[in-house]
Amino acid sequence: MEKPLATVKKATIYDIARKVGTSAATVSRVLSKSGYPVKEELSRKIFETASKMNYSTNMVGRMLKKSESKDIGVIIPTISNPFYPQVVLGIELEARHMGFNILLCNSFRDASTEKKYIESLYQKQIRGLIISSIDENHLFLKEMQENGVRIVVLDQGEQELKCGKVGFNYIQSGLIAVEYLFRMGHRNIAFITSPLTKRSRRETLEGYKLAFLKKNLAIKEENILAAQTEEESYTGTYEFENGRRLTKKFLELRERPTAIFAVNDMTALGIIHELLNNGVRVPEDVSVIGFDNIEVSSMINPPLTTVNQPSFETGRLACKLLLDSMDGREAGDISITLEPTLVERKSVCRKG
Amino acid sequence: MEKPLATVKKATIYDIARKVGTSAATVSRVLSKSGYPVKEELSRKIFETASKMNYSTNMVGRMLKKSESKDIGVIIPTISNPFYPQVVLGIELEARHMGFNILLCNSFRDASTEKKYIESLYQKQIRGLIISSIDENHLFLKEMQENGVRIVVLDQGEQELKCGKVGFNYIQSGLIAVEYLFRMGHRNIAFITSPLTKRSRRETLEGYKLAFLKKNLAIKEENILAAQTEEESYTGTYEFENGRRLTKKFLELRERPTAIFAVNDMTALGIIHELLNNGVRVPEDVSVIGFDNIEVSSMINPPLTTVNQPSFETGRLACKLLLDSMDGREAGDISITLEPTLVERKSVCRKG
DNA sequence: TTGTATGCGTTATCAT
DNA sequence: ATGATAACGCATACAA
Repeated sequence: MEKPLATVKKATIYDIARKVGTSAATVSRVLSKSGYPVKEELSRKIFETASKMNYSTNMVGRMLKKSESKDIGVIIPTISNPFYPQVVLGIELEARHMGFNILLCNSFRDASTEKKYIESLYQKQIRGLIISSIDENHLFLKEMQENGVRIVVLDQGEQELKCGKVGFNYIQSGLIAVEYLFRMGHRNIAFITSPLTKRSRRETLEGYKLAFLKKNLAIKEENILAAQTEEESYTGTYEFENGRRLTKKFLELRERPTAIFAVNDMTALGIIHELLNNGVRVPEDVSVIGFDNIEVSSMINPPLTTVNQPSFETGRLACKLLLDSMDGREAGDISITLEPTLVERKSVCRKG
Repeated sequence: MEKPLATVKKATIYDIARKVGTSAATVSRVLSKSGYPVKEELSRKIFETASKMNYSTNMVGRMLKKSESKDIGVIIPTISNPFYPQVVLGIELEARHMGFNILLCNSFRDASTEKKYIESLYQKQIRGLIISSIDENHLFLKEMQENGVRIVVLDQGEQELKCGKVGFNYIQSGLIAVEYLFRMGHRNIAFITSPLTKRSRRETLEGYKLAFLKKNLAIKEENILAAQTEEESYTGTYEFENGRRLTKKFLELRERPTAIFAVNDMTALGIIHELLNNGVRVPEDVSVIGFDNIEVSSMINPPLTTVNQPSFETGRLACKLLLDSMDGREAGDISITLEPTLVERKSVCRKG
């Protein structure tokens, strides 16, 4: 009961060879399905004995010998933000389809953790890396690249590394969100956001402003409510709370806007929550539009009108790009930008 | 532009040894921080050259030699169900703390996918496995175990494998949920659930029934609304939709219950959604209590009263159990059952 | 068609 | 304190 496992030694191809009365080379050729010609009868016997001996390939041995792995690393900020699991699923689907496995890591938007994971993955001889990074780790990534590791960056904007890139058109997202509100008759529109420390947020704001510019409408600076405190924002809870907090400010605005554009869905949830708490009806009194289109957005009341950011597709494309660049079927430095689409639900209504 | 990477050969300890004018053995001793005595001066020079040559340990080589890895496999149904990322985070926290990395896999509740992943992880020489399985894979898992792989199963109930176990007290969960509704004055209480194909769901129902029994109240079978169709339930969307669907049935009940106990939070969201859609107020007309306490439950209106299932803690404990059993600091077959707690929010009110 | 021998990068044993 | 060498498990070039 104390030492329940006697750690039986695992069978190797040598053990099988001995048992069958052949050489390890032949066993390897059969078991690795190399296609190398081996007598039907012998082959059968090898398979049989392998199974009888509970043989299981030692991938470490194989990897060392072939010095090529079937692993690709994936580094995301956090699995807790409901956006990323979808991305990961897209990656995994594509990867598994091509016989690759993924090694998933959460960087928690922490530069040192991120670096540690990059290094660790590199040491594990990954063949490719898909990363949604915060740190501009050119140096190290570049070195990996020179050693044959393909890299695709997610959502990275100003990245000088020459590698695959999959990103979003945030400006366009801001634009179509606000233009939709315009079409619904709104003119006085607030923008509520987490700190403008990320390019994505800044660009979304740009899109917001661009919409006003295109319509020759003045932008009221007091309508732009951005958090100042740079708190950790990986749990969704922060975004939600931030939405609530800024909504309190929103409610104090002298000329209360008739609509709010939230920097992401989680923030929008917080906004709606606080609005409702204060007896402000959504969308009758104030319309709210979000950004991301996470799953729960369709589950709340009212179902959230939002801008879709195709998370699953992002993962799929990123992985496809990576794998294609491995066979040389594609250059390794292609940029893909995904375009947003509007998802009309019930949280926005015509003004008045 | 076509072939951007000339795949520079990576430096090995031999390369460094040559450069420094020493042996590979010494380089290994220094770089692996073995603690083996090496002249300060030489050691310094080795570190220096290693860094200059961009040396990076080849873990595959090391693993093969030492035949022990620092990896533990984790298999969950799906990363898309918001419950699991929290579990994984708990595991990762604990693992990283001990210098272990996790290899995450989504089985999608598919027995064959699950098996493939188990096998693949085994081949990668993982040191331990944490698995929330559907299939009773005793056979294979047992074999792994005999070869030294420690195993902890999550939420598995009737599992005859002798290994670590972390589970929940579902009966108790059902019990405290219903008893809370009793305390709030409710007597006519519905139970809405996904198909009763999982032990967890059946036991939750048991708890529901037990509560009535203890109070000598009759159970009305028509108040137990269970889905029949066994659909895939890994996206959360299914649970939500199922909640909506069964709520339609609920609304047709002759003597409409004053409260609903949902088998999980996602289902509760669907229930509330549908109730509200039909002009039924929550909690004024019908109270709703959920189970899981996923993050979004606090974000909806009304914030969901629910039974907390400590997801993060589950992961942490499972991993701790696993690691402890590796050093022999613990037996490998300990069972831990986590107890539920009530989370009072706003979706339940006093009857009448 | 099969077998022998070598090496992948590392660590550990044994000399020195 | 350091070095030569074998071994981990596998795949492959070469020989037979």
